[in-house]
Amino acid sequence: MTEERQTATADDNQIFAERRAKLAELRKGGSAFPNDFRREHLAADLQAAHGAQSNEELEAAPVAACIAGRMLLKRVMGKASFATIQDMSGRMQLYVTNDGVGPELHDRFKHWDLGDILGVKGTLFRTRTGELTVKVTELRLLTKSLRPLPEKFHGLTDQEQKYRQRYVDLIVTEEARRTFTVRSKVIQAIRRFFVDRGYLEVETPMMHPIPGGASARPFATHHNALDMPLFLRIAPELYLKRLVVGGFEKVFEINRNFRNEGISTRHNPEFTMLEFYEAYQDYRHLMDFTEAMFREVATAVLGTTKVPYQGEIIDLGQPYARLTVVQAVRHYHSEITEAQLNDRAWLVAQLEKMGAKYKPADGLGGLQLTYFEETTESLLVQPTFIIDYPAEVSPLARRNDAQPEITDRFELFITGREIANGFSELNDPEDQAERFQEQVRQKDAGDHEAMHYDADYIRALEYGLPPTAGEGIGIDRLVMLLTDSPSIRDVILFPHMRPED
RNA sequence: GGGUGGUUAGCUCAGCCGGUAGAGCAGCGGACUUUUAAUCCGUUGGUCGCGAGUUCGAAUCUCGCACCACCUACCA
Repeated sequence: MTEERQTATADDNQIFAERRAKLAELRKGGSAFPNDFRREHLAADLQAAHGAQSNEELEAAPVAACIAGRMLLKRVMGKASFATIQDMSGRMQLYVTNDGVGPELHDRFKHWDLGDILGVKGTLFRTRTGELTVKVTELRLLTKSLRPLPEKFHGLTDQEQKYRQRYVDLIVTEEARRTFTVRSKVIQAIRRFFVDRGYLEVETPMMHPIPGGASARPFATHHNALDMPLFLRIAPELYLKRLVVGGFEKVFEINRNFRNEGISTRHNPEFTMLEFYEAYQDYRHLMDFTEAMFREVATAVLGTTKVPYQGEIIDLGQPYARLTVVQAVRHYHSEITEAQLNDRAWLVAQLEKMGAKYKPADGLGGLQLTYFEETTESLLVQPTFIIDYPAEVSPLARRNDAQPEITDRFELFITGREIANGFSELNDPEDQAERFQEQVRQKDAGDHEAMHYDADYIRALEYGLPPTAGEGIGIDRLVMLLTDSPSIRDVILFPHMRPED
C-alpha cells in the first residue's frame, strides 16, 4: 500500500498508463524504437512542388511521397482514416485506408495516439475539399509518445508550461516556432551584415577574473584547480577592444552576457548581446551604421521596415531622431525650460517629488539623465538616438572635444526600451586609468555596479588603441521587436525559471 | 523588492449564498472509405497547489506558504 502511494505521482494517470501498456505491446513485436526509416521529403517541399496540381494531374502522373513526423490530428471513419502529421517544415494530411495498408495495419493505426511519430510512404492526391494528401501505402510507428499533448484546439495556454516545457510549446504552437525561426534568421542576417563589411567574428572569454565592460553585478564562480574566483562576463567590451589593439580593426561578437539582477519581462539573467568595434570611426558613424543594419535585417527577415509591435507600427525605415538628453526631455515636455534642466536644485526637487532614486553625489549631467529616464525614456516609441551622455556615467567613452563633461556616446531607444548603446571609445590610457580609479572609489563607497580597475586593459591601451567606435545591441530585445513579443521570455527558448517543487 | 490576479481530470475551463465534483478535448468500447477542432452512441478518469483554522460539514470562508502571470522598481 505504501509502495502504491509512492508511485502514485501526477504522471501516473490513466492515459499515461494506457500508453505505456501500448509501448509494452510494441516491445513484444520487436524493436519498439526503429531507426531505419529514411524520409525523402519534407511536408512544405511537397506542398510547394505539388500544391498547385489538380487531382487529375496527380492521378495521371503519380507523385511518390516519403515523409515522417508527429501525428497531431486523427479522424477515424471505419475503413478509412485521416491524420495530420507535422515535420520541421510544416504539416501534411494522411489518408490511411484498409485498401491502402490492409485492414490489420489500419486497425493497429486506429490505436496509435496523437503525439506518436510516424514514417509514411504513399502517393499524393487531392481530397474533395482540395487538400493535398498522402494516400498511404506504407505506415510505421517510429516513436511511441507516452505523454498526451495539450488540447488540440486551445493548445498550450499556460505561460509557465510554455517556458518550462518549450518542447511542448514548439510542437503545438505555430507562433512559437515562427518566433524562434525569426530569431535564428535575425542573427544570421546580422552576421551576414558584418561579414559582408569585412568584420571578423570572434569569441572572447565568458569567465572573467575581473568582471568589466558594463555597470552591473556579476555571477561569481570558482576555479577549483587554480583556487581562484571567476566571474561570468557582464560584457565582452574590454576584450574586444584588446583585439582592436592587436590589429583586428573590425571585430564583432554575438554571445551571452550574464547579469546578477532582477528578472522581468525585459530581463533574463543570461541574454544575448551583439558587440562590435571598428577602428577609425566615431559614434556618429555608428548611428548611420545601426540604422542601415536594422533596415537590412528587418527587410531580410520580415520583408519590410514597418514593424508591428503591440498595436503600433514601428518604422525602422525613416531616419531615426537624434536628440540630446535635454532636447529629448524638452521635446516631450514642452513646458519644461532649458534653464530648469540646467538647475541642479530644480532637478533634485523634481526627482524627490517623483520619488525617483538618484545618486545625490551625481553632477548635473547625471541628474539630467535620471530625470530623462524617469520622464521621457518610455515615450521613445519610434527609433530615437539619445546622444551626448555625461562622462560620469560613461567610464569607457571618449570625452567630447568641445565639452569634456559629456562623452561622444548614444543610446538607441525603440518601444520605450534601450536597444543599443554605442560610443567613440576612450583610447587615452591615462584618462581611462583615472576613470577606473573613480569607479573603484564608487565601489568602495558601496556601489555594487561600479567597475573594477583592470590593469591589463590599461596596459593594452598603453600600446595604443586606434581611434575606435564600438556598440552593443541587445539581441533579445531586437527579436522581441521583430516578432511582436511582449516578454523577453517569449524570445528565449529556455528562459530562466525557478526550480519546480 | 512592492502591488494585483491565478492554481479544479493529461489539456482547455465551469463550479452561485459552505451541503461532499462537472463539461468539451484526449483516452477506452461501438458505428462510419474524402475528413478538416470530423460526427454519432456509450464509458473510465480528481490529493480541487500545499499546510493550518472556522464549521455538523470547506474546491468554496479565514490565515500562512509555494509557484505562475501581469503591473511596477533596477539593469540591456
